[in-house]
Amino acid sequence: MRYRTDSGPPGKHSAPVSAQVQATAFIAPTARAERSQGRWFDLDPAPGLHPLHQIRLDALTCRTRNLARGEALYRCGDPLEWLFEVHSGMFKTHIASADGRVQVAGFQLSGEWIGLDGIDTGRHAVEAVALEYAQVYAIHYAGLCRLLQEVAALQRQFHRILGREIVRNQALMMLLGGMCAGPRVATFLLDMMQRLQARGYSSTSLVLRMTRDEIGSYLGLTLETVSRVFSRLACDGVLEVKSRQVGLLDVPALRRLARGAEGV
Amino acid sequence: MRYRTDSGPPGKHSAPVSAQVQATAFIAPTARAERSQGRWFDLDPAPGLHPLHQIRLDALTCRTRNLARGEALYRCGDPLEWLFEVHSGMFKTHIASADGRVQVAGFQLSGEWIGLDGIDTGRHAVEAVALEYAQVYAIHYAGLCRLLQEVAALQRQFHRILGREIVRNQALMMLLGGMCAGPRVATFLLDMMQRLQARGYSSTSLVLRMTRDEIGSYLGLTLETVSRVFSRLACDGVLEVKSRQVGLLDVPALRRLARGAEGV
DNA sequence: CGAGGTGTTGAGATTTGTCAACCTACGTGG
DNA sequence: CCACGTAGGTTGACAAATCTCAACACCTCG
Repeated sequence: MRYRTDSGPPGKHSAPVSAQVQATAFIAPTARAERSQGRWFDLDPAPGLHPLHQIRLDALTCRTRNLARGEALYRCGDPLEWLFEVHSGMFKTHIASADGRVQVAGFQLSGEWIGLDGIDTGRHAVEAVALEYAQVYAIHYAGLCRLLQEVAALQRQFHRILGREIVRNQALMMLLGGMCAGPRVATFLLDMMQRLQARGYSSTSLVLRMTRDEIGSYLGLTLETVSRVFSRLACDGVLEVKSRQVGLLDVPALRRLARGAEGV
Repeated sequence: MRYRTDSGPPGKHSAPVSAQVQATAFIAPTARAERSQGRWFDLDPAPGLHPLHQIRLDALTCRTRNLARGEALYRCGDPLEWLFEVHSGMFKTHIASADGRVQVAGFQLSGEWIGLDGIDTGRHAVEAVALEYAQVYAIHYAGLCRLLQEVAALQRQFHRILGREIVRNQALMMLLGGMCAGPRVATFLLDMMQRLQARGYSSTSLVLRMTRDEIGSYLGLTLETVSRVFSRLACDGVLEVKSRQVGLLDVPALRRLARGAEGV
């Protein structure tokens, strides 16, 4: 496992553990010292990658894009040409339904991939927007496919990225289909905490980059309900909420709430 | 596009159309006359597959499994060794949460793949159960990976299968997060109808292989609510419900209900 | 013919959504 | 430097939807 030396707090990328809440993308971004923005697949758990292929992957990363807050990486219907790996910043993906309603489909942190929604039809099914200043690596999809063709280990890794997305969405479906407001918010917070923690941030406090409305949309709740759950948990001494700054005072209680599905 | 000559009603596999509701797996099962259970990837939309590779894929399909109603194809935690393609019958996949609650994650029809949930961790995240007598092709995952390595067109196809699963789940999240009971059930029925229709069944009537409880679990509703929506739609002349036999009397109205998200 | 699984329907309880008011923080421009 | 406007957040009261609990009908299968 390699260590990040770029932006953000120092910390190592660790493989996710929880079955319910997945965290870091298996393939994590790394910065090769400071000399370049060279990248490669982190293949510790599936060794055998020849340095040559690292170079090849670097070559695929033709572009590094910087996005301002609110800027879209791509929109629904755009043809799939690039896959993106978040280098810094946080993203949201959202879908617009037929009747104009918009719903958040997910939030992406550094190391996670964006654009997989376009693989099926060749056109993106969702829109990806930066929630703050962000940087991504753009990986040419066709080129990636050619490279996967050559390197079995890479192919397997890419399958796992796709497979993870599938399992992740299933876990979210479970959340949306079977739990009430309290557990949903609790699960969301624990998920965020774990993903941020895996990136070297504090394990007891986090800064939400999205609005209550976006959280609610993601969780299938209204912004008012999200706000109320936050307030309730703050009253109970489980959270410390200051707008988007959230402190987790009682993680075990949060876990109980998330798992038990009881209570609000 | 090839035609089915095996069990079930005759009809051709057509590519799905709706953005909201995906149907047939892009790679469809086909029976090579009656002489053998040989199979191959149906690559009409992405031609270039050499007959040799068809043979290779046949060789991968080492086993054909028959399952009785209620029998499990695999369980949570089982190591991923095979991917399955449904040949006949219907399956459900479900997850058990920490507190013992069980939730249906999806229903699979002929031509669709089962087992993709195990690609990420190497162990299955859900359990797959036959809802009726069913037959599946078992495809050895490691062998498939080797084959994908050789044939670029196959690799692309496999990516699309995975990508479709991702988009599919996102559409379901949208359903669960933003719509009330009526639209959920309507969308479910339209989805089922389209998928069955693509397999050559009637476009106006369908036989549900699952209980109200399972439908409710899938849609994030209770079985009573599902039953009530069925009854209401029957009263309104939109459906004709006889237990699991459902006739779609007014598809446009069903579509309005599913899209508009208004009403019950 | 009885038992158990499944489906329907009703009444009441509970949760969440809706609407509205108000507050806070932040950025802009005078 | 301050006023102001806007976006975001909180809280309350009420309405609407779903869930829960319960009773009963239906059907299949032994």
